[in-house]
Amino acid sequence: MATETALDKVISLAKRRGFVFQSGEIYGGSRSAWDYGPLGTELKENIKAEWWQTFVRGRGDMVGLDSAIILPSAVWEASGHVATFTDPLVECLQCHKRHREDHLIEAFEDKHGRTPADMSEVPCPDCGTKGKFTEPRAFSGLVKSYLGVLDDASGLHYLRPETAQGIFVNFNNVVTTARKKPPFGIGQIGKAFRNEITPGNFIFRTREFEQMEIEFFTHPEDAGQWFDHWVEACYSWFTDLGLNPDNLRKFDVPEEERAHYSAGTIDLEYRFGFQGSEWGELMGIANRTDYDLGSHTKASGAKLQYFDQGTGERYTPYVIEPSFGLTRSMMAFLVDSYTEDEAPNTKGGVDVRTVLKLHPKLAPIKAAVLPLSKKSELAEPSQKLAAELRKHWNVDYDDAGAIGRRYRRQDEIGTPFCITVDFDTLEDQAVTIRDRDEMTQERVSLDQVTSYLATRLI
RNA sequence: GGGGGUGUAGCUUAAUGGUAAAGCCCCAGCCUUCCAAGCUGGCUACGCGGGUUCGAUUCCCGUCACCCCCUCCA
Repeated sequence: MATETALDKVISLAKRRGFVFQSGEIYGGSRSAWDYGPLGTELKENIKAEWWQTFVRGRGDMVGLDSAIILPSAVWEASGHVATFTDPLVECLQCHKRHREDHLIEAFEDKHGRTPADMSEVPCPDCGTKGKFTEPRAFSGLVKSYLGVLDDASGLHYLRPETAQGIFVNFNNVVTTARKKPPFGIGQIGKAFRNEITPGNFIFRTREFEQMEIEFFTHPEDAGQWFDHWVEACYSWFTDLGLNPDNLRKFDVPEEERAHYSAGTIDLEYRFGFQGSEWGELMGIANRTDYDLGSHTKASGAKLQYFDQGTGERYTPYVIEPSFGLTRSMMAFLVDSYTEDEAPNTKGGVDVRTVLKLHPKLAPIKAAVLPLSKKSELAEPSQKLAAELRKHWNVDYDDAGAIGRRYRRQDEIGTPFCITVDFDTLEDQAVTIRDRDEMTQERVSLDQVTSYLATRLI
């Protein structure tokens, strides 16, 4: 229950302070997507930058890619998405529950050992009523668009439901131009689109979302060890950025629940505290085998294979795919860092203090410059300091209201350091730097502020 | 798409068949030498469209949005 309340508070804070806005709010809003406000944009960009550094630039066996959202329809036919993302659904006229028609038929076959003559024989699994179903309707998970000026089927295209396929179809291009040989991987960050039947849970499930994906190509014999490597690397990425391991777990996805391409999947789940199921999927690491390169090779005729000069072996690499939900990760970092503690007030008591204990690398604002008074003799050195710090970081400047209130405002959005310029500054050329988590203060010479922050914002 | 619920300011609430109040937040000014202080002032709302009515935020109908459940998934 406590985490559930925390989730509500985080959502409220995110809207109130400009992390996330409802998309199209002035027209009533849409839950298909969300807009990211000034602080949310910074946080999201920081997460992307950390990911890119850790998994792409920071590794010799990885390169980056930015492929198109709109690809030829043939890509999605070859990948299996057109077939498997389209499910015929029927609705029971009695209890109005919806079911996949093929699942109902399979269940009937399992029970009776024969195929039903027609749907009139098939009972509803919920209410038991036989044969009272609507006509099957196709529910496609793919978002469609029509390209070209003729608004007809000849222009039908799909927005990508995952960034992965853009990587697979560029396999040969990257191998040749980046001169990479397995084991190596390609990373990509970008938007993807899926027609979720029911979007919801804030930014957790949306129709437009952002992924950070890696397709790691390896010799089939080494796929298992690379799979294990990536599970650990992904887990560590989250915990290194401060995510509480108690709220992060690995879930071995059973075969019947895996995606059509997967021979093995481990999901990393975070304890969001949703109603119903507490845990929500942050990302998945899947062994896609040679499914994708094989499918595209067959469909396109291009040989998406690797020829090993040393052994003389030609093979289709296996793919280990760590696929992160960027917006889900952002939500997890927000929920995980949300803290309430106590802070003294001027009346001699204590108040509840809201703090986002975000890792300094993720914090949207790294430091705030707070002149103790609005008087011009303090404003001038304060502005100068802020301008200097902005050469390196996103820095806020706030001279409105009592100093305690300004500290709270920064705590609430996770700013690691507040720098107070007071009247002594004019004499000793030093400022007070306050730590977000400990609320301790330290006097630091003006010419040392940049290096002070630099050693702590890592 | 079906079932259930909810719509008054950024948030939490109030009142009313005669166009709406308060607290918090926010903004401006005063004050203020380090943890949401005080004083003065200010911005901001009846989701939308019809109907009934002299008059609708209130009653009725429709619609839209959001929440929960069914389903899907990063």
